Amino acid sequence: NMVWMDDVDDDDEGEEDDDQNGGGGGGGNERQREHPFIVTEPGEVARGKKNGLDYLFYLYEQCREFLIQVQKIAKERGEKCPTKVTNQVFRYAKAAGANYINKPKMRHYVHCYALHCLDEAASIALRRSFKERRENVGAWRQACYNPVVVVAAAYGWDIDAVFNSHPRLSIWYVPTKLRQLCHVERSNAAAAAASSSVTGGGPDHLSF
Amino acid sequence: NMVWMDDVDDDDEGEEDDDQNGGGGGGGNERQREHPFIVTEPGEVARGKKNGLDYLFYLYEQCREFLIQVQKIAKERGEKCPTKVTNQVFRYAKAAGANYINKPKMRHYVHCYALHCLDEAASIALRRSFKERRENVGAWRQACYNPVVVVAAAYGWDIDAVFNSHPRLSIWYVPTKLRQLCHVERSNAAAAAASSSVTGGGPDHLSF
DNA sequence: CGCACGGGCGACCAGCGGACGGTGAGCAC
DNA sequence: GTGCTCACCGTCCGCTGGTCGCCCGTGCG
Repeated sequence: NMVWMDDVDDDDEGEEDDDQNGGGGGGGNERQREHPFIVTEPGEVARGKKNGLDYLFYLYEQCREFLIQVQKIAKERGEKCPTKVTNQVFRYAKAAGANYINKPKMRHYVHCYALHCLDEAASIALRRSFKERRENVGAWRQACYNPVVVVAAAYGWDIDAVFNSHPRLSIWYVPTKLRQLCHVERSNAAAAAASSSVTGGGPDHLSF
Repeated sequence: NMVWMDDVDDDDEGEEDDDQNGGGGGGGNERQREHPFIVTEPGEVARGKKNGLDYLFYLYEQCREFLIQVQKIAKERGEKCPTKVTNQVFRYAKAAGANYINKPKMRHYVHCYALHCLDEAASIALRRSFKERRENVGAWRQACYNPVVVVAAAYGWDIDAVFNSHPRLSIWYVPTKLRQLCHVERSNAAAAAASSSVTGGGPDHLSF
């Protein structure tokens, strides 16, 4: 389970040393950008200079552990105790050496992690499907929105309640786009219910 | 119960019209600063150009109602729903005509309101005592800290838990000074417990 | 009336949550 | 080697929560 950690640290180095970083002191000893993600099935090791989705989700677990550390320190000091992954937590992660964790990345994929938490079977099916079709990560990421909205429907489209219902998810801010999608879907459902009730509430035939 | 509202609106006016506001358009038709608070007992009407503490606490109830309005609107629109009295709520209150509500004032007296919520008997006793001694509002306000810390002791000095335990109090941010006082008191209690356990844990005699 | 007191609240600040798109890594050919 | 695709994350922005102290309302002598 810790294999991804190794993948992060013990990678190759020094491919292009002759073209960049002219002048000044030493540097370029750390990887400057993480390998891009590719769509992988659970347990699958990413081929080439890529990272798999297991590694992506593992990053969310690491952030949770950093949050727990920050909370412990805050309580000891009698300071405000964060309940969510805040800037402070990202700063702490960086200071702890996890410089491969950053806010824009983690926020970008929150709804994908949400699906992973809320409906693992659906998450796995989606990963397999998009891997087979050789879709890129951006397409998979987009496709993660709707299954989460479907889960939210069972909570009256209250996406905050959905996030709060799951202990590993509740520490993440609800992404704006996901919130908006739930709102639109709730409005659509309300409109459909209203138009069907006008016709008497029976089986929904077309009515204008 | 709504008498204080009247007191806010139908007050006198135009005492000093000749000295200020030279030049420019009309104005000076609203009271520009609220009358200062004085220490009063429950039910007591403040004499002179002063406001009593019942009115202060009523302001906290009004803020709660404004928060509930803001929450309702946010849920209808599918936007983030605040759980605390935020800048947005103060803005809403001002737009709704309650221009006598402002953030610095409400934050200033939160711990006084906390005592009023958590231990009404102690709050009343303190008001009576400070009124008799003709103490000013600043002195009464300072004196409100310790009784709240005493309440917090029963929660292991977890002041956030104290605030969250009370529905009308939980919508207010814990003031920094109150949090610090609870932290100091917890440290003192822990130190006292440690030094007494060194001597065997019996009745606490002086030990150096 | 004029002065001294004291507190109301305008206005400021560091840092927040949130967003975007330019580099530049990466792979296919 | 070459080109071109695409996503990582540096960096920005409107505000937030939190605070301070100036200004002036107020009561007293």
